[in-house]
Amino acid sequence: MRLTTKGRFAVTAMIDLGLRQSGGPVTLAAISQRQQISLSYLEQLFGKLRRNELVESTRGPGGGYTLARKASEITVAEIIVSVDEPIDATQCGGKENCLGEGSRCMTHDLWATLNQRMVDFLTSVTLQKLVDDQLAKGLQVEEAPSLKRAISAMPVSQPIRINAPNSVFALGNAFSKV
Amino acid sequence: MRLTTKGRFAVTAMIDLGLRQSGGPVTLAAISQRQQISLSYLEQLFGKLRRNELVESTRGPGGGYTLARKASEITVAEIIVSVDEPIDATQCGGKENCLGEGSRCMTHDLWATLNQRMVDFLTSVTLQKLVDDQLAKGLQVEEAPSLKRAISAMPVSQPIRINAPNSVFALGNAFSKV
DNA sequence: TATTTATCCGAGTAAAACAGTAGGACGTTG
DNA sequence: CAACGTCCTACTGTTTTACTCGGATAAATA
Repeated sequence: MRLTTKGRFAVTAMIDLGLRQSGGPVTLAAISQRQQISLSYLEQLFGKLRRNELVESTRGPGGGYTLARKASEITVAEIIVSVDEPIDATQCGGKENCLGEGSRCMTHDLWATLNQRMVDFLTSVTLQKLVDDQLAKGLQVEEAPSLKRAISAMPVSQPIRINAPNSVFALGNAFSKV
Repeated sequence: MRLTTKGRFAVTAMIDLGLRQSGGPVTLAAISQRQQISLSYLEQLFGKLRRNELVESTRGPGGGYTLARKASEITVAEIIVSVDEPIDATQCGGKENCLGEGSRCMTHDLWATLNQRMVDFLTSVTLQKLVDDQLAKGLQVEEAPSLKRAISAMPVSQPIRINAPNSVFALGNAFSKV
């Protein structure tokens, strides 16, 4: 169980998805802007999340990602293991840094136990809980219109610059330096 | 709290020290051979352990390291923090990856809690416990004579090759590739 | 005092992991 | 068919990790 910003980003993005998927598939472009995570990087992460069957994708216009299961049935441990390929904290398994042949290295049990504690804790936290925490903190899930509706509701005097992707729902200086 | 092989090496070396310090200061060269950790690397680690007042050093012949406190008063958490400078698992503290100014990032509490659990666990494990575990496993702490006594007890027909440092207490192919 | 022992210290370095980019292919919708 | 949005591979710059090297300093012994 490795803990890097990759895992943090994945959990953050999944919370964002959990908060907004009621309105249909959520695009990575939208998550990218709200959470200040680069689109390409999100694509990598969601590729892994999809292959681990935590999310489902819909391609084409109006597409995006939805949770593959109820948020209450997705644990933080699953999300992290999906993106940070599972490397346990012991990293010996009898191979390296061990004294004898039959004998485990001196700290094997220590790291194995620590690893199990971490997994237990992260398994006990569901995505639903994190989503609820955000709602409890008074987070405003703004009515996120689909691009289709956004376009039809847009005044004609304010043209959409299609080839400037990050300008449509701009939230300040996105991508300045994540 | 970062978990790398550096922290594992430090804990392993401290167990070795705890097992043998009853016979006086233990040299890093001896630990290096028993635990298959390079001497230079051990010097770095013990420099930090000393500055964090977990061990004390004696220079010169017959010197080496001893524990600065009783093994029962040294925790694994202290050892790890000493060598892997303390970086908490949250790594945001309101700085990065946070949405608003006043609001914490969405996963802050999650990582802070996980970090605390890890610290709690590693604080609950003392060096004495790990030493006892090794003794319980039937580890043989061979009577490790000081170099001085070793020399005077050595038969004259078996000269000591002083400039071949790893040959005196050789335990096989040390330093093959750690 | 010279030699040996051993800690002390800083700089340097190869390799891996991390974090992110780039560029395009593929499927869907209107 | 054009726009959208996922999908996929490969590449790149930076940081961290896990060391090594060369020497300085201090203590004990001959």
